[in-house]
Amino acid sequence: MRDLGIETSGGPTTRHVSDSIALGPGLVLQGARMHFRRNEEVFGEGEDADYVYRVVSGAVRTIRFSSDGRRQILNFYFPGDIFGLECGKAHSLSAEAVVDADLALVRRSAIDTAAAQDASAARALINLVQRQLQNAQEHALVLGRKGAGERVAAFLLQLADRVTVQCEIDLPMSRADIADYLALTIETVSRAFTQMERDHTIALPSSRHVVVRNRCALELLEAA
Amino acid sequence: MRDLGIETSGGPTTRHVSDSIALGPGLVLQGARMHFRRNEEVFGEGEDADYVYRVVSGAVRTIRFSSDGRRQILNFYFPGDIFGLECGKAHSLSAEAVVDADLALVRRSAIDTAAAQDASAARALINLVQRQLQNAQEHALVLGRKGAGERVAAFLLQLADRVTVQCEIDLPMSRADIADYLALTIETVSRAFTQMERDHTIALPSSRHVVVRNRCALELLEAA
DNA sequence: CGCTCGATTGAGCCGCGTCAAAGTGCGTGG
DNA sequence: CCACGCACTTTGACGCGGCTCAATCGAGCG
Repeated sequence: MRDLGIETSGGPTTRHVSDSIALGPGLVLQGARMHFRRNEEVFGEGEDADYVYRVVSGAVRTIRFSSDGRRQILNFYFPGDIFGLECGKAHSLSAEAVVDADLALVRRSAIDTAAAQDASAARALINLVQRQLQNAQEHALVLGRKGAGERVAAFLLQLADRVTVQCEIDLPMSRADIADYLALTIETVSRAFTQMERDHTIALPSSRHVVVRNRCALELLEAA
Repeated sequence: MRDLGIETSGGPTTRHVSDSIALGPGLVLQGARMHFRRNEEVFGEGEDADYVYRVVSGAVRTIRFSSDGRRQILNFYFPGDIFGLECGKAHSLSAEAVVDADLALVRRSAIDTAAAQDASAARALINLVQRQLQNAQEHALVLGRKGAGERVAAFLLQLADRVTVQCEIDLPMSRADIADYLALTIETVSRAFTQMERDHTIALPSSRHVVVRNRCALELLEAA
């Protein structure tokens, strides 16, 4: 990751605006804010996990690479989401900005001391990690037990619940990102979208803009 | 789950031997010990998550069912492992004994108060959940990015590191369990074993007993 | 206008699932 | 002690879903 204490001479992407991360009700930590460009790395696998991040705007993906070099996207993070909490000293995965993104960040040491002093902070931290765990398990279920169409349907429903007004979804990520998240190929993802459009389940005004026409059909498709 | 305060008239499987769970260095909580028979349910999805468990002997699997009814095994737990920590009030998955198993258990409320009073306990709890998270992410990577042979190889290596003397593995679980863990079918798992035997990578004195003949070949196979 | 990158579409192939049939080990009861 | 039955495993034949390879399309941009 880029040094935090040093203003990079290359550009105005780094700003040291004071910002905060809410760990739980009543617990807010001070931190800095930084801007990342599309596809810029936030931190890399193996680097020291010195910071925890909250998405202010934009979107972030976390990645791990398989031993044969293929990448698996583990999760997408949207405004309000927190990521970067890890158990070891080093990150076990890397994170990149999907699109231009503003992130608020606080030192991990600050979080640790807060958790040590305030029981409710510790509680909030545990809940945070536990929710991520549940998330990862749900994802494993999808990867293990669902076909291509069902995976894409599940993905769209997940986004519809998190990002938008239930009906119009602006995809910040490319087909390649979706494919690497769902463990499919871009071609298969594309075909799934086309098929849903044919069935009038969704509309695709543009490739990054999805309109959910028939949510029930999507939910039916997800169950499959 | 069976009531803890009531001796089931059916059999001698429940014993209220006092036992303990070590959450971290220097923090040990008192609890009871219980015995579960092969395939017996420890707790079910949706039930109240009132206890946390540590495997004393035997093995446990955690399960989730896909909407179409197919099961996905999320993890296996062996002696020393802790499971049952969840974020909500209710369990989001179920747990069953793979073989006859002794479990130590403590009330969740006891853990919560311990974490609230002792910072190092809270720290240990967070680490525990974070390790599980890393585990689940690794599993997602395997399900998403590896073929049948690679999955089985990864599974065997994982067991070799955890359960045995690096060379002889006693499988407590059936082919069906392995298949549901790796998101394959029993036939495919069986074929993978047979293939490894043909390649002299492993030996199979019996279907539940694996001898690793060539660990390097296994590691090579895992990477694929 | 043409270049480039991402998305779509099509044809063919391959790995794994499905279905079916033996084969094996173990406990139970005669 | 042997015979039987049952649950689990192995093996084979076949089909299908998703991957591969390749061509085309479309949008943003210089």
